Amino acid sequence: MKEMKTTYDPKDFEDRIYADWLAKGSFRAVVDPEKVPFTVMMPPPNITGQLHMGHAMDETMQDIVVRFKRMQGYSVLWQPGTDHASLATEHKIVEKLREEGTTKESLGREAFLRRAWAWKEQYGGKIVEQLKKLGCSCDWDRLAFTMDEQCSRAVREAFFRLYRKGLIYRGNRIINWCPDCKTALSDEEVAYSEDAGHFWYFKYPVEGSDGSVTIATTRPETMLGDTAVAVNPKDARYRELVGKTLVLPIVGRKIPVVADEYVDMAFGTGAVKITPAHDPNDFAVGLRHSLPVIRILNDDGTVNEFGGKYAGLDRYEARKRIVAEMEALGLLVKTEAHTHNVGHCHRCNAVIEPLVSKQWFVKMEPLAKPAIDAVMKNKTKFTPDRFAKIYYNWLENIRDWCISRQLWWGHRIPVWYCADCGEVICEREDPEACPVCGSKRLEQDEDCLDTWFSSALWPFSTLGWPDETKEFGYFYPTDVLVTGYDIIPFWVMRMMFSGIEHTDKVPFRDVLIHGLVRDEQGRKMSKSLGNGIDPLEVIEKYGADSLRLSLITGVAPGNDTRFTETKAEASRNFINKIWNASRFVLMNAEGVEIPDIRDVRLQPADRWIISRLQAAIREVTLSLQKYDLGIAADNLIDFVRSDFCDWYIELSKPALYGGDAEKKRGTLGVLLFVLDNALRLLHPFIPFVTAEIYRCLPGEREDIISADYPRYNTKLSYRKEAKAFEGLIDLIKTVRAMKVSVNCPPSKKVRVYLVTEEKRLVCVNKGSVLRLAGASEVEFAASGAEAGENTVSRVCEIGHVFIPLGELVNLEEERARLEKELDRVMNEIARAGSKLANNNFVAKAPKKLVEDERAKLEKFLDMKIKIEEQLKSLR
RNA sequence: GGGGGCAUAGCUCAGUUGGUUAGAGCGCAUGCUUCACAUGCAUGAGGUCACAGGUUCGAGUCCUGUUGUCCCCACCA
Repeated sequence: MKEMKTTYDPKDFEDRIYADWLAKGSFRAVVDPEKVPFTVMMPPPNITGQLHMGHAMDETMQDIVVRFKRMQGYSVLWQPGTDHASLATEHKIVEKLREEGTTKESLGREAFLRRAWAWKEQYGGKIVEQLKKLGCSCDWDRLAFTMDEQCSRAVREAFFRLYRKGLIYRGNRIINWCPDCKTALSDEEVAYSEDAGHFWYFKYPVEGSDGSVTIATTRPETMLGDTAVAVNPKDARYRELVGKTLVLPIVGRKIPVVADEYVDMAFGTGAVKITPAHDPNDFAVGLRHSLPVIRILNDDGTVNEFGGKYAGLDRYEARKRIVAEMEALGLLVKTEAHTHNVGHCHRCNAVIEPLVSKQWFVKMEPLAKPAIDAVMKNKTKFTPDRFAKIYYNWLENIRDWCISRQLWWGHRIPVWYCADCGEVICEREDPEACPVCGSKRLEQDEDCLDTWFSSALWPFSTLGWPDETKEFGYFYPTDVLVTGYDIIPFWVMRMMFSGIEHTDKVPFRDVLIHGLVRDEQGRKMSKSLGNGIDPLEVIEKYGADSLRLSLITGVAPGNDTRFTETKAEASRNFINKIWNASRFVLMNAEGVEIPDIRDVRLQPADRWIISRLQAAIREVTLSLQKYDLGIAADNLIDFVRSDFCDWYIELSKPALYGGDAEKKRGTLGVLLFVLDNALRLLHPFIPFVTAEIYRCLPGEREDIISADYPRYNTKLSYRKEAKAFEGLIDLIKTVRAMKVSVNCPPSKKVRVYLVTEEKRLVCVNKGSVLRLAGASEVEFAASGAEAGENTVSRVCEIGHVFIPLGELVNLEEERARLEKELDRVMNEIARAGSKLANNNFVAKAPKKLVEDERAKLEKFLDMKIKIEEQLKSLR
């Protein structure tokens, strides 16, 4: 038998055990036709990322499910990997180049990519090491990367197929442009916030008259690109104006006044400047009225040549000067403070400019519909199911997905243009000549794909798709995807439609959604606030097991949760308890030949704890199957702490310290049986400490990671006896409470008189009662009179307890307590009585419930009499 | 404008298809250096389950409304 150290210190073994698992290949996924597969795809963290609390929770949840299933005998694949995070990574490297005083342009594409790869090699693996600290049991041999050869091939194939089907197209449309990152973004990558701004009212003169029309704008600089002013056709104020021509101030361009339903008469002045190149609504108006589209901004957010004298100025500098000039021209009517929603780049937070640009798009409507249907038809299920609604909401209102990014780090768009005839070429293989004119002067599209284009293929690209590999055939579709609700639009949705489109199957059967991990005050953990708690620091201080447990207990699926160090501490304390309980069992088991519980004459306490164990097994297993991880953990903690440690271990002491060797062996058999089961039940939640203890248990046993998850066994559920035994526990609790209520010190043993019909139960467990209740003797009595004149008494489940009072008694307190107790009992009698008096209840409620209620009523009536007697005797 | 979450003990939160006397952790009070554990043990105080209706024999749980609060989406220039 291996020795356990006296104190629980996770540092002693967490790293060692993980290394051991790696060495033994315990996480390796195997295509085994004999077994049922179970597959989980890890959401690939960004190579730029550091492990944060959100990851820690996400990965912990996955690891729990995965370990549970592995122990249940499934052939488990937990596929790990990392994401190239095109924008984030490129941003980081550009930043570094800037520090070095250079730019990506001066470096050139090739050199830049070499640097990016080098960066990835150096830092991209960091988060992987952090995941290992957490205990993640994924198959690291299969570690994938969204830009590795396999995933890139899948991207190429997916793009090709979509292009061929006409679902990918290139077009000039309004997109979200980040002037800092200098790239287009998808709608999902723009975060809106209420920003304080201004409303400027400008006069635009009517050509050939003294009249003018006043418009309001929040972005004055865009006037440089105005090509019309629009009013509502129903607006009587402007009826005369429609069709007239205005002279755009500063620029001098002649622009028409058009009538369009889009204009809200009640807002602003009812006249709207139209800038088709820089506003999605204006763009639509422009299309309807065939207006010119004049883009006035460069990619970096400066004004371009269409801005005349403002060319070259930053957009905000231009704004300032234009307002000043309008004022000088006497065309500024007024300025109002105005807060409005402004879009920001979710990566760098720069204000987004909507602008017209030629980009690649995925046509969403034909893809969204089957993705909606799949969830409607329950092919994929959300847990909790309310997130299905959010998913529908997104897909039903989805617009085409802008997938091109003006970046270098990523999957280059697999499209070539013929320099001679202009043919656009998209093939599976890189083309060598133009299929139309035969020219060899082909230029590949400069842009990259949105990172999420490759993430969308993750569930099958990692398994070898488009090849029919044996992994793909065996592990796909995957079983459950675990991720946060904030990722639904970016990823879940896109994996769904991509999976259905490319593989004809939903990529996963379940989606387990969790919330955000917030700080102590409920704020989002963020870099800018500096309120993030580093999971690695928590691991350092309390161990990975404690961190894991603290992240899932008391958390309901899909809800946000707060992380506080107190939680980690509470978890550590609980784990410490398991540690010490195990030590207790092992110390006593030393040198003893431990029998199988099937060969043991089980005592009532044994049957009770074994039954409680069965109940725990059943509840935990059911909860885990429903992904109620928090409930499962709570049940388990409750069982281990309360039933096993507080009660059974204490109950076992008389036998262990008594002289009956056979009894001692039997008790040790049960102790070890329950401990063994408890460790296996706990292993998915706190893998390290359970593994460390498990290997110290006597006997030949395999590593806990591959041990069987305990199964509920009806034969080991002695329900009646277990229930009866609860009566004994109640007796002990009652005596303890009585002693406290009369200020009797715990060390002072009291003589207990008991009126009961459960004499046998009490006799068999007399040692335990004496020890746990702090009694010197338990006497059976026919009535309280045998206890003498001056007694305190209480009703418990199995009878009536009397304790003779010494001088210690506090009569007043006892009387007050009894009166309060009587009050409660009277309430219960009234409640149960009225329930039973209700014919409807008796007729309609389940029989068992009615019977229970009757029994209760009887019990309370009995208690009432006894309490009244007691009160009388106290007078 | 649309959608969603939350409101339960002093604090943070659980509460599985409606059904025992509504739970946990932390905190608090009192008492314990009992030979696994003071990272502990025992006992206890503390809740009109936001409010108002409704469905039901029965509602913390289901329905409707109200209030407060948080989030997501859309957006009037």
